[in-house]
This record gives sequence, structure tokens and C-alpha cells, in this order.
Amino acid sequence: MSNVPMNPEQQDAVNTIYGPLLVLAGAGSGKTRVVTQRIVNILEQGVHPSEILGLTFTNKAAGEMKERVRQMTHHNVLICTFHSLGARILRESIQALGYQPGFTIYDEQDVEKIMKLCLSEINPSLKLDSKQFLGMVSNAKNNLLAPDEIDPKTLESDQLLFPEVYKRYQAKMMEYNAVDFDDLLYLTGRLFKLHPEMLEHYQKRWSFLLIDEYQDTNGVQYSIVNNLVSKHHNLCVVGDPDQSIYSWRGANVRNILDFELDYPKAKVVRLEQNYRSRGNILDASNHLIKYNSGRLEKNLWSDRGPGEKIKHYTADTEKSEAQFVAEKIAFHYDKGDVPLKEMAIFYRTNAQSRALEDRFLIHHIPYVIVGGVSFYQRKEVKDILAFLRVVHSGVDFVSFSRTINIPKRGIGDTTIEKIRLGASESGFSLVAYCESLVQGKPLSYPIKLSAKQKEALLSYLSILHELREIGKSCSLKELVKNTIERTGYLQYLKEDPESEQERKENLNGLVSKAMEWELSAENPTLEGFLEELSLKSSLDEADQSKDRVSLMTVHNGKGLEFDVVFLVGMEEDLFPHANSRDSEIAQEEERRLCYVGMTRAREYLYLCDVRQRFLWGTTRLQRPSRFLKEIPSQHIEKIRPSFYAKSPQPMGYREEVSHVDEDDDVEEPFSDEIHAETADIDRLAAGDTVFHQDFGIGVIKQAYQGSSGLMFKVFFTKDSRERTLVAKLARLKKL
DNA sequence: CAATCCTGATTTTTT
DNA sequence: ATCAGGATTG
Repeated sequence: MSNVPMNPEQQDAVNTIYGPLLVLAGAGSGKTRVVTQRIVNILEQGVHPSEILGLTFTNKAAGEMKERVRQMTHHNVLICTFHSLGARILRESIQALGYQPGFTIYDEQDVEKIMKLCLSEINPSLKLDSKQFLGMVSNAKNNLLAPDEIDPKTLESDQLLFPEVYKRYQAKMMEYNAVDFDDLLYLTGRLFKLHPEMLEHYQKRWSFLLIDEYQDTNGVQYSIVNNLVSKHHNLCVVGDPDQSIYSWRGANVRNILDFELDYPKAKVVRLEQNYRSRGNILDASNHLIKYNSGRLEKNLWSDRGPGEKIKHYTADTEKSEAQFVAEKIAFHYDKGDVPLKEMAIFYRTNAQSRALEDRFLIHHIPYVIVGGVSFYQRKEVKDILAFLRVVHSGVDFVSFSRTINIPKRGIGDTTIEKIRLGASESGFSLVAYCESLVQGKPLSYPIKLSAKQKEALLSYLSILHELREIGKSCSLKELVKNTIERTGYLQYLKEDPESEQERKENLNGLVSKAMEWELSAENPTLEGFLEELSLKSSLDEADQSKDRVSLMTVHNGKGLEFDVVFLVGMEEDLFPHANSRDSEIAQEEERRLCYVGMTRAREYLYLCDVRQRFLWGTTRLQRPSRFLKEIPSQHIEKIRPSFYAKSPQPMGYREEVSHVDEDDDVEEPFSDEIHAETADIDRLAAGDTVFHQDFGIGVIKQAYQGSSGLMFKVFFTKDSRERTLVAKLARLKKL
């Protein structure tokens, strides 16, 4: 692709270096290439690499761009996410806002603890909804509003406490020297607003700014960007209003739509040639998005030929939907034209991945969930990171309370709360306060502790002390390793033998991450390591070396492309989601989301809907998504269930599958039943521990007569799931 | 006061 | 199905 000459519009964008520039980049229009080439051109003008700042929304996008620029110019240019820019600026300058240097970044779980604390302090009897208030705090911060800038008139009657809650929350976060995700932007915005001299400092540092996915910027981000460029106006923003899908996170499409009002001298370039998708896919997407009102009209075209029509399949249940996807994956894979890593399944909600996973496991289809529960969210990893944070900070309450009773020392919630209060009232850090307690020093707010508890505190503190010493003299990797060993964590893991092995492996993974980071970072401090991990999302862990299909939400698919794309769950109330039902604006965002999903596909696009789905606790009858009707039928080919009879079997699944009737209204294979061959079933009964080739060790919960003879319900410990197996086919070994 | 067991709610999307 | 919060027990 990089050999193909650029089209005139691309050249125009790439050669416009000074002044404001808006690049309206349709899906697949070669945006990344333009952005990187433009940076190369700026550098060729003699601009120093450190004067350029590129901002993206994901670490992945940032990493890719940075790498491409490096390869082309051998220069390192600062390209990072908005949040890591915030972290970088605050690490240098947060003291101006009254925080200590070396702040901790709290994730959602951490933050919820703080919010609950605040709410119970304000009124313990009132059952206030911490999630709701956190959402409001986030909203306020996204719009750069401080607690005392909240207009009470905008509040509902049940939200009148909000300004007080917000204020208390910020105070508490400051007390623990912690910031939340939104603070990384909000506090940076405040800093620029309250300290013009600081703003000037950063204005001087970066004279060329480039913002990717500008349609998804929110109020704070807008303010930060505009402040930074207000002197030189060398600002290039790239985006596509039709791909704005984060308004619920405060993103404002007006930022991109009004760019020409903000910068009347702005040059506007429209990239409308799509190099990615076949005609049928592209035309269908174009027609769908036309249903939205108030768009910036555009004409995205492709010269890649019409390609295959979009395939639409209506399944009976989510299980047969998964079955269909599995078979189609096998079809393309066996045909040999598409590797697994070039196929993706997109769904609207995370919960939908379950049915697909179950099916893929049975069919031995290698898959990866992109953006599911992150490695760094695992309990054991969070525990060790919390220890490291206490080692590093000593005032961080959430990490303190998380670790103080690991392993179990007999210090429960009540004692923790006493310590928190005592430390807070006497103005000590948590660790310093505990030290005074243990040493029997006089305190302004002493608390009573049993001898046993004092001893427990002492052992905790001595471990901390030890680790701090190690931190001073050893490498980061050694510190992490010692933290795992000396805290007694490995012993603690033995309490749950089921998960012990897996958790140990995850901790080993953490040690190697520490080592990797140490080798790659310019300045490998513990603080930097913790910051990097806080900002790292599960999206960034994807391992491209393995050939496997990707499963992800449509949101996570933004910015990616695949040869084959499946969009599943195309049903009313799911996609578009039920929560958008009574808002025209929200529905248009759902449509954009669908547009984003469709335009990820290069060669083949499959759309699936289901007649009956288990959703929100019950089985519901589903109606096909309106989006299916909005796509012109000439681009769609309906696939009917009889497809099963002719299709090849999925890989690794050559065994018996229930036959399919010739009828249209066929009964599809009951996919809950797992078939395999041989067994010595006579000796098996409920309560027996068994081994299955694919699912590992399990316990038979129930044996009963089913449609295919004797059936077993088996609970497998490996993934904590219960499966129904046909006894005479199940390859079970008694243990 | 801590640990364990049990119950009841709970799924939109995430840097 | 999983998890947080509550009640109970030790």
C-alpha cells in the first residue's frame, strides 16, 4: 500500500503543514498513512521531533503510529493517548493543584470504594447510589466543571446532594493523593485554566499538534487542545463524524462539525476513496448511515469491485447463531483464503460473547476476546499491584485496605475504618499512623487495638519496610518478585487450590511484564511502571502472532479491519440497544455504531439475528433490527437454515451432529449437547469426579434420561461451567 | 470483630 | 451464571 501513490486529496492533506487543518477521513480512506506521512513531512521541514505531539484514543493506535514514524524517519515522536498525556503533564506539575508528586491512578473499582465512603459519611442511612454519583462526577469533569461550578438548577430533585458529594469525593481523592481516569484530563484542563504560566510552558513545548478520532473528543479534551494551540494554530484534526460513538462518555461531535467555526482559516480536506471494502459492503454502509439526520454529506467510493453480497442469516437461538458463525469460520478457513486472525465477530454487548465462546470451545476454533476482562484486572495482579502502590506511596487508602489483611491477619473492615479515621484526623499518612500505633507513640487520635492486631500490623509494616529497602537497591523485576514472595502471597493462593495454578501463572506474567518494561523504558521507575499499567487497557494486550479469530464489542472494533466480519445480534432492543429506544439522538449513535461495524469488513460481511434469545434473565422473542431493513436488499443475500445440510463440518468437530430435516423450519442441532465417542459410562454416577479431553476435570452433578439416552450434567472446574453431555458419546474417564 | 455462608440483584458501549 | 452485600456464626 505504501508504494501506491497518494490520491490528490491525500497529498493535499500531507503537504499542509502549517495552520489549522481538518481532515474528514471516511472509513478505510488511508487515514493512518496520511497522518504518519504528514508527520514525516513536518520533520523534513527541519522541525525538531520533540515539538510534535500526536494524540489518539487508544494505546494501540498511538503505538502503531509512533512505530511507523520511527521506521520512516528514525525519530521518536511523542504520540500517546489523551490520558497518558494528562498523566505526563500532571506528573510534572500536579503540585500546583495541591496534590503531592507521585499520585496514584485509581481504576473504577478503587474509585467506587471512595465514593461509597463519601456517601456513607454524608448520610449512612440514605441508600445513595454510588454508581449514579460517579457517573455525574465523570460528566462534570468531562465538561471541566469543578464542584462549586455545578449549577443546582440543572439537578433533579433527588440529585441535590451532588455538589456536596463531588466536593467531598475530590477532597478524599486528594487526601489519598489519588486521581481517577477523568482527573487525568480534568486536572490537566484545570491546570491550564488556573495557571497560565504552566499553559505557556506546554504551549512552547509543542508547536505541532495532531489529533486522531477528533469526533470523539469531549469538552475537556477540546479545551486542552485549544489551549495548547492557541498561539501557533498548527493543529491538524482527523476524524469522521459518522463514526462518533462515544457521546455517552462525553464526546461531542460538534467539536469536529464546528471546527471551521473555531478556525475560520482552516483548510478542509475530505478523504472519500475507500481502499478497504468491497462495493457491496461499502454501498450498504453508505445507505444505512444516510438514515441519520444532520450529517455532513459525503460520498465514499471504492474501486475494489462489488465483491460478495452481504450474507444475512436468521437463527433460532443464540446457540444456533453461534453454530452458524462457527461453520462459516470453518468454511473460510478450510477454503484456505482467510487465516483466522483475519476474521472477527462483533457484538453489541459483552454478555453475547458467552454463547460464541461455548461453541468455539467445542469446535476447537482458536479465539481471543479483545477487550474483555484485562490481565491487570485479575484479583491476584491487582493485589500485588496494590502492595507495590503502598510501597510507593503510603497514603493510598484503597491499596492499603486491599492489602492490610492479605494474608488473613485478623484485621477486618471495622479496624481498617478506625485506622483510616485515626490517620485522617491526626494528619498522618496511613503507614506513618500505623507505625506510631505499633510503637506506642502518643497520638492525637489513638485507637484501641488488641495485642494480636498490633502484632498483625507490625508484621505488615515490617514487610513494607523490607520491600522499600529492596526497592531502593534492586531492579524493578526483583522488587515485584520479592513482593509476591515476601508478602506470603503464594501461601495465600493455596487457600483456593482450584485457581492456584492459574493465578501463579498470572503473577509470573506480571514479573515478566516488569522485566520487559524495565528494558524498554527510558527511565524505569516503580512509579512509571504503575502508571503505565493503570493506563493500559485490555485492548492493548492482543497478541498478533497467534492465528485466531477475534471476538469483541463493536466499540472495540473501531480502527480495526478484517477480511471477514460477523455482526451478530442484529435485533431490536439489542442493536439498537433498548436504552436508546426513546431517544432519536441515541438511536442515531447506534446506527453509527452499526456503520462502524460494517465498514470494518474488507471482503465478507455476515449479519445475524436471532428469533429467540436468552436475555436479561429470560427468553425473549426478538424482532430483526431496523438496521437490517435499512440496508438495500440488492446488497444482501439471505441464507436459510438448510445451509446446515450442505456445509462442511467445523474443524476438529468431525463427530456426530444431529441431522437436519429437509424442511425450511428445521430443528437445528441442540447445541447444548456435547457429543464425543466411547466411554465406560456404566461406572459413572452423580458425584463422581471425571476427566474430559477438552474440558478437563469435572464433577458429575446429575445423571438422567435425555433425548439421546443417558445424559450427564457435569461441572468443569477449569472454567467453572456446567455442560450437558450425552453419556454414551462422552469421552469421560473416572478419576 | 472477623470469617463464612447465603441471598438477591444484575448486562451498553470504555480511555 | 456471577458478585456484592447482608446475616450468621465462631
